[in-house]
Amino acid sequence: MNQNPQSTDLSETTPAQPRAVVVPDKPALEGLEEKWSQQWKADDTYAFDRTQPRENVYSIDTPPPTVSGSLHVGHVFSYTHTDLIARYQRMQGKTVFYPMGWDDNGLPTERRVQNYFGVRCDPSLPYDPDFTPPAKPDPKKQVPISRPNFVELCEQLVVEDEKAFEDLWRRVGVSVDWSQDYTTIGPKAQKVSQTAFLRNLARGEAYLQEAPTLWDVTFQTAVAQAELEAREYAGAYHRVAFHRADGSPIHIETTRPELIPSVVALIAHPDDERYADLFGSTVTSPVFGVEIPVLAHPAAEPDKGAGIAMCCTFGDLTDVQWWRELQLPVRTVIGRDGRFLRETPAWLSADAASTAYADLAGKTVFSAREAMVAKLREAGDLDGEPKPTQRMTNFFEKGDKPLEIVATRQWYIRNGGRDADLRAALVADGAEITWVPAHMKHRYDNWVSGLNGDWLISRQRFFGIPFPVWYRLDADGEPDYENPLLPTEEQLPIDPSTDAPAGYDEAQRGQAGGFIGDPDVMDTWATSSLTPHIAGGWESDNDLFERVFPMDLCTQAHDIIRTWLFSRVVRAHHENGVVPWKHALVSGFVMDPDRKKMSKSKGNVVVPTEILSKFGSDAVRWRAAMARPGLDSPFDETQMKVGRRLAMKVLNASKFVLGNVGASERNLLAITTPVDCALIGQLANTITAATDAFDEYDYTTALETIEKFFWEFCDDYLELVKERAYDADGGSATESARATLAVALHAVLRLLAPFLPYVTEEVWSWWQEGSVHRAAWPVATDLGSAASASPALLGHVADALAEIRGAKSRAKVKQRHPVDQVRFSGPADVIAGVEKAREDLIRVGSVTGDIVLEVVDGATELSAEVDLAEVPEQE
RNA sequence: GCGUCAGUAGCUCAGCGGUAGAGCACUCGGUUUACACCCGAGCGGUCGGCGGUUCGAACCCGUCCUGACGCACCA
Repeated sequence: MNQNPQSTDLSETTPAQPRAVVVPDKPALEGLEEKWSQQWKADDTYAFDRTQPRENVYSIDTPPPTVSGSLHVGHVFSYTHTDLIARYQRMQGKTVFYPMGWDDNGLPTERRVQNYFGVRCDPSLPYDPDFTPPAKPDPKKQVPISRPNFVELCEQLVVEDEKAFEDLWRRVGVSVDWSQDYTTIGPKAQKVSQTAFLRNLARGEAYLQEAPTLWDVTFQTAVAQAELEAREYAGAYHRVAFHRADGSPIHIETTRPELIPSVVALIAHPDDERYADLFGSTVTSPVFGVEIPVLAHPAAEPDKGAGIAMCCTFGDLTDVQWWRELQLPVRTVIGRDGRFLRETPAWLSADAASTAYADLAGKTVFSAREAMVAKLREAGDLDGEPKPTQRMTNFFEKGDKPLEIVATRQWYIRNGGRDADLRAALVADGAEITWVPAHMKHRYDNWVSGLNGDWLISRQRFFGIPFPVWYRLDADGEPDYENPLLPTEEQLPIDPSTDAPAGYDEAQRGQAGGFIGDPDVMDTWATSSLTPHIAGGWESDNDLFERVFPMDLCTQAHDIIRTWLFSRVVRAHHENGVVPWKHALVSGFVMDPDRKKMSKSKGNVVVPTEILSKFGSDAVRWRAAMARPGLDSPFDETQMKVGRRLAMKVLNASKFVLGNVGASERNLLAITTPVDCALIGQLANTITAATDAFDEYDYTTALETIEKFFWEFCDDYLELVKERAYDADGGSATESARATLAVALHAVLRLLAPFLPYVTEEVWSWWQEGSVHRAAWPVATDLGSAASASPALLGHVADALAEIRGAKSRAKVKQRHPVDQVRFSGPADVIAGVEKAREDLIRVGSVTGDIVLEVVDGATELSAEVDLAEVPEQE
C-alpha cells in the first residue's frame, strides 16, 4: 500500500515495536510550529521521490503567489486546502509532487521596487555599475535609472520577499517539497517561456500584429482582456450637431466629445429610416469642419443615444469593429501617454481645424474634453447641457484611469477569441476537468465563450521575460517585422536587448542593415500559464516531466479562473494536446466580518502572522478546512478558538490514553468487551466515510466526520471506560479497554494529521517512530473483526450516560454525586445495549446501588429514573 | 440583459424525499488524579414567499422576492 520508502509499516495486525512512551507533564501547543517545522526541514519529510512511476505520483500545481504583494488570511486558507489534499494523498501512499513557485516578474514587482527604493526605470539611460539606491526613498522624486539597474533591484528585492513568504508557508505547515521551487523570472522560467513561445510561433499559435489594443495610459502598456475590470465611471451625454451640406444639423450623442477630431464616420442602423436618406452622403464635423461619411452598419443600435453614432479612432470596441468591417481610416489623436498628440494631424490641416486643434494638443483626455466642450458651445453646436450619466467603462484591474484604445504592434497567442473551432476545443478541455465544486465550470465556460480576441501577451514594461526575437533593419533602418530573427532552443534563454542574433555582432544593433531586439516583455500570465512545465522540468528534465504531467490537481481561488487557470489550459492544449490536470479545486475568499472583500485600500485585511501567533497554525488550518471549496466565508475569530480547542483536546486526551497504555498494547485480539468493539466499529465507519469524502476532495466533510468521532471518543467513550482502563488488575476487560484506546488513538491521530499537522506530530512522537505524516492513512479492514461490530451500542450507552448526567445537572449537583439506583426503561435493543455496558455505567455514574433495566414494548426511546443519594449540605 | 451560487436557531453552517441538526453565542450547574485553553445540562427554528408533484417536501418542479458573484453592457 504505502510506496514511500521512509514510511513505517503500520499494519495493525503487526505488533508494534516496544518503545518507551514519553508523555510531557504539561503538554502545550506553544512552540510546536517551530519545533516541528524545523524537524520536517531537517528530515526532508515531504521530499518527492522522483524514482516513482507516474501511477504512484500525485502532482500538484499550486499558484505562485505574487511576492511583491502581501498575503492575507485568504491565501492561508486556500494554500491550506491544497495542503490537506497533499497530506491525504501522501498518507495514501503516493509520492507527492508539491512544488512552490514565486511570481516575482512583472508589474507588481516593478511597482514595489519603485516605491521601496524610490527609483523609476528609464530605458534610455546607460547602465551604472556603481549605482546605489537613495538612502531615503522619496516617492515624489523617483530617481531615474537604467533598465539593467532597475532589473538588478527587482532581483535583489524579490529574494528578500521570497524568504519571508517561505517562512510563512513553513509556519502554516504546507507540506511543500522546497527543493522543487521555482520563480517566474528565474532562468528556468525564462527558458521554458521562451521555448514555448518559439514553438507557438513555429506552429502559428503566436503572431505579431499591429492592431488597436486596450491601452493603459498610466502604465503605458497594452493589457489583455483578462485584465479588464468594468467599473462605473461618471460621464455625460453631449448632444452635438454635425452638419449636412446645406448647413442643417444632424445630432449625435457622445460621452467623449474630445474625440470629435478623430471622427471617421457617422453610423446608423441600415433599417433606421430616420437616417436612410443620409447613407452615402457626407456631413462635416463641428469645430473642425472635416468631411465625414454617413454609413450604415447593423451594430448601430437605433434606441441608443440619438440612434446615430460617431465612429472615432477609437472610442470603444464597437468603433474598432466598424473601423475593421467598414475599412475606415485611422485618425489617432491620443498618444501612448494618454495625451493629445502635440503635432497637428494631417486631416486637420485646414486653417480652422488646425487652430482649433492647437488648443487640444498636449492635453490629457480630461482637459481636452473641457476645452472641446467650450469650443462646441462657442460654435453653437452643443445642443443643451451635458446630461450626467454613470456608465460602465473598462479599466486595467491595477489602474485608475479608463483604458484607451491605441493601435500598436503586439504579440498574441491564439486562445479561441477569433476562432470558433479552437474555442470549442478549449471548452471541451474544460469539460474534461473535474471541478470542485462542480459549478465553477460555468465560470470557465462563460469566460471562454465570451472572448472577443486572442490573448495579448506582450507588455511595454521592463521586468519580465523578453521575447526571444530580433528584427532585421533594412537599408533605411526600418525593421522587418515580417521575418523575425530567432534563436535556436539551445541558445535559450536569451535577452535580445543584450544578446545579438546569429550572424550579427553587437555593433550592428540599431544600425541600418543591422538588427534590433524586440523591446517588449511577456506578461506575467504568459509565464505563469506554464507553471506545470516550469515546475515539472519540461524539456530540461523530461524524465521528471513524464512522471508528473499531466498533473493531478490544480488549486486556486475563483478570481483567477479566467486568467491563470484558463491560460494554462491554452498552453497545454497547444504544446501537449492535453488538459494539464485532472482536478481543479477552487477556493472561496475569506471576507471581512461584514462580508466585504478584503483589500488593502479598505484597510480590512487580516494579516496571517497575527492570527497564526494568536491561535496557532493548527487552529487556523482547522478553520480553513471548515471552509468548503468555492464558498466565501466571513472571518470570525471566535471560530479560530474552536480549532485551538480541538488541538488542545488532542494533547490532553492523548496524554490520558498514553498515560495508561503502553505502546505495545495495540493488540486487536484483546478487544473483546462489547462497548469496545462498538467503538472500533464506529472508528471503522469513520475511516470509510472520511476516506470517501477525501477522495471526493471534500475535506470539510472528512474533518467533520473525524472530529465527531474524536469528540464522542473523548466525551463519552473515554469517560465510560476510564475506571476500567485504570484498574491495576482488571483482567481481560481492562486489557480490552487499553487496547481499544491505543488502537483508536493510533488511528485518529493519523486521521487528524492532514488538518492538525503539528499537534498530531507532537503526540505521535510520544510513542511512535518516524513522522505521522509519512504514516499510512488508516484502513477500516486493518481493524480486525471488531471493525464489523455495530456502533449502535455506543449510541445507546451514550443516551444512558446522558440520562444520568441530565438528572444530576437538573438537581444541580456535581457529576460525581453518588446515585443510589437507576431504572432504565425503553425499547428492547436499547436496553440490551445498556445491559452490555452496565459495569462501565455504574462506575462512571458513581452508582452505589444497581442499574435496573426494563424493556417497554412500543417505547421509542430510553427513559430513566435516577435516585440521587442524599448527601449532607456541605458536601 | 445572460448565467451561477446562496437564503435553515442570534451568528457560522450541515442536512437535499421519510418525525428539524452541529458548533459558536446565551442560560444553568460543576475545583480531588487527561483537560478551567475545561466538563456536564439546557434554551433556541411555521427550513425566504406563493403555488404544484407526492401517502409524505427544508429537500423535487414552477414562480416570485432578497443577497453575492461571473459574463455582457462603454454612441
